[in-house]
Amino acid sequence: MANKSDRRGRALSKVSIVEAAIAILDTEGEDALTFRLLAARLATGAGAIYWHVADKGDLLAAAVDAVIMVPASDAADPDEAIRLLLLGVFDAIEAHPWVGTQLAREPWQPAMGRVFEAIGAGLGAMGVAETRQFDAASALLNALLGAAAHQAAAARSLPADADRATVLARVVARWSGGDPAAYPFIQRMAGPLRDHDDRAQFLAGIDLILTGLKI
Amino acid sequence: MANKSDRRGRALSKVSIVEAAIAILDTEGEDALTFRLLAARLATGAGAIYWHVADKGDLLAAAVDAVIMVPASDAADPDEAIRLLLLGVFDAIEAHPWVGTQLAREPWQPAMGRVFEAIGAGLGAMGVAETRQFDAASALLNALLGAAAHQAAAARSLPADADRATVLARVVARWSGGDPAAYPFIQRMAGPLRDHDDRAQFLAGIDLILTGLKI
DNA sequence: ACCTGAACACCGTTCAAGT
DNA sequence: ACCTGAACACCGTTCAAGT
Repeated sequence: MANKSDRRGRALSKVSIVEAAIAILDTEGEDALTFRLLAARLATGAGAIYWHVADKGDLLAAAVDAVIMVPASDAADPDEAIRLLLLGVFDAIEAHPWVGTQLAREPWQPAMGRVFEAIGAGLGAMGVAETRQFDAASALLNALLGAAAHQAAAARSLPADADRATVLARVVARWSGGDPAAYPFIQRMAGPLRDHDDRAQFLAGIDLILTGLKI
Repeated sequence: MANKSDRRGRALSKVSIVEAAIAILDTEGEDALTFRLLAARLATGAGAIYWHVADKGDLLAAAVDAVIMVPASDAADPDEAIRLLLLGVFDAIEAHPWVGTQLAREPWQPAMGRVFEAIGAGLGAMGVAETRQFDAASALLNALLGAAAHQAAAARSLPADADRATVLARVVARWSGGDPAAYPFIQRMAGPLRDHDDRAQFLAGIDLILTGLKI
């Protein structure tokens, strides 16, 4: 049953394995990715995958690397270049929430190196002083990492009951820990929390940092 | 062998279970925490733990909650109150790196609610406009989440070879992905990366946001 | 009410054996 | 060189049986 013709001539390779893994991650979720299911989808044995991939960490890193790309920016405004760069990664995470989990777990992935490098180029173009560039770049990276973790967590808790409003209501409830009166700020923010746009909010955070850099 | 006297009269309770879990997490690391080891340490059966704790997620959440505390601030300067608050959490994560992993994975923990509330109070005291408070609070929370993920990852990759310098050299190598010439910014930052203080850098990131808020 | 510990249903990973 | 699939060494969780 599991022979090469089932694979329709596509030879097993790291690329094809990573493609299949991404398909599972996107459609079935993070927990669904097992070597057994992956092997079944590829019509091969579980052990065969280990010929092309070192272990699950390697597989996940390759999947992230395939999904995060950092296009060369042609924005005239260097601020805008950084914004576009970070929004691009943000959008990739929105499309593939499991990337957020992975980046938060393993920030030293090659993909993050590309982002860090591009941020650095943008900061140079902005004219940020050399001595501040490292702090600035890591502040921007932290903002991205935080948003990534946030998005991945949201995606994990959404499938349970698809309704966004009730999920957010539960966030307020969990955060308030059964004593709403003790959390006036959170109560006050329940409205904005319900209505806000994650992407716009992420951008607002980036803008705060970019503004701070101008002082 | 596993009877109550081995437990020295300490009745099994959620508190004692969480204490034992924290001890394991702190000394043996995140991967070492299993229900089997925990049961052995508590001189009981694995199943007994489930009488007091819903599942592993519940256990981890309780452990985080026990370790993250948000003291009421008495700083005169509201900026300073926010700084101290965030640094307090940062220090807790430094002392217990597994908290970073957990917060990044589950940002809707009660502990994060307390942090968010305290940030909100500080922003109010700073006189930040109502309409910006939500964006500002989540930017600060993202910065904390990003630093938490960063620290947890650092702690995970350090034990392998205790030397900090070689670990950081490897970060530069991994980020540069075998082609240093393509990553001039990262090469230029190799020095600062080696010499930097995580805590100071985190604070610099927070200050960028706080500065941005004043414009 | 609380505890015991074997059993269940999984994992990632390895490895002798095949082609 | 590459693949197969059973086997190994684990997990979290459940549950009949005890006290």
